[in-house]
Amino acid sequence: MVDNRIIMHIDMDAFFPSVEQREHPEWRGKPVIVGADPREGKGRGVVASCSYEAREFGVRSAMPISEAWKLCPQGIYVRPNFELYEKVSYNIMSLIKKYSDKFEQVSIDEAFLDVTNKVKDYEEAEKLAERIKKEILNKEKITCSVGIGPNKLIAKLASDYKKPYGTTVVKPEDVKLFISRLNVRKLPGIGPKTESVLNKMGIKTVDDLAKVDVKILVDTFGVFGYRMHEMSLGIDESEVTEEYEIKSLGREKTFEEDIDDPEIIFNTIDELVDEFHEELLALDIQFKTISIKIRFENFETHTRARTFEFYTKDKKIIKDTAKELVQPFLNIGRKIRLIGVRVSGLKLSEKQKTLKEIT
DNA sequence: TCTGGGGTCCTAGGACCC
DNA sequence: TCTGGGGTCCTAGGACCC
Repeated sequence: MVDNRIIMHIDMDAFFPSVEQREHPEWRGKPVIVGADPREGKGRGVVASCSYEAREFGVRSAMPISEAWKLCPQGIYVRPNFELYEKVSYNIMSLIKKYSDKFEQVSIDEAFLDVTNKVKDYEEAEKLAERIKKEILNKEKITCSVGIGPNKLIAKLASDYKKPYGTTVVKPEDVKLFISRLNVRKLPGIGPKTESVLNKMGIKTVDDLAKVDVKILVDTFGVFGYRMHEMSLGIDESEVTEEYEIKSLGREKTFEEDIDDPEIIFNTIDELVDEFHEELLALDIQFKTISIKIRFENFETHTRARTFEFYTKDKKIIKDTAKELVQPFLNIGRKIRLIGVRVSGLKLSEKQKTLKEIT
């Protein structure tokens, strides 16, 4: 088992609202909620992220915006400005990268660093973490929390342990104790559904999980059961690596009100395709599969796909195929909530293969 | 409470090939 | 007469992550 590495996970604190508060000093210290338009409580959509001040009112990420409005009507509600967040993210990632050649960006606001060859022990790693936190705060005015451990799993769980602006160090000898007390829901890949199944099996904490026979987990969850068992013991051999290849690209839209007019559907498909086709060209990507997604007013969701025998980047093929695929769902007396278009089966140009695209 | 938008990965069944 | 087996590709649905 390789637990002689020292891995760091750096996670921005309430990233979107923090950027907004940085740009609007008058919003500092106030509940800022980034997400859909609340429309006086009648809005559709969810909270993307909210400031710590908003969390005091019970507002949480992924909560319906209408519920957030009920809890915190005096909040400052802002539509996400991804271009801005991506710019700030780029600057922060550039700062972090300098500290190790083994760097991996996992999302717009978090990254791993393998600092095994950069520090001699965990004490030095902790000092390095403080340096990185201060540099990000000084240069970009954003706070982050850091977790340090012998692998990516422990580092990630540790960065989440003390927030905001916390640092949590979990040495190899402390891994068992640290992880065993956590709720299973904290483990990556265990969401609400899996948690509920585990709870029904009498498994609530990681310690409970560690005591279950792997066979039972594999029988219940397939290969993921095996991974669950490994995680329960704090094992994660995966490397910190920047290698990444984009697998699909698309857009989707939820209508402000459910509709049944095919004309609106077709126009929306055109708009969605126009948007991401630009990206496709900029990235020099070809595709051979086109899929559509449609969601009815009762949230019932369907997908349809078609794969060609050739790769192309043709915009008209996407639009025509998407409209054909969507046709059977129209004029059947059902209202539509969402429509989406996506391309996959990608062929990337050589230069693109090593570049990481994070949205 | 009434569920965004960008993605990834997994599963299961069917087609097809050798 | 009672139905091979392995591999790959495709489709559709679903869970999950940030």
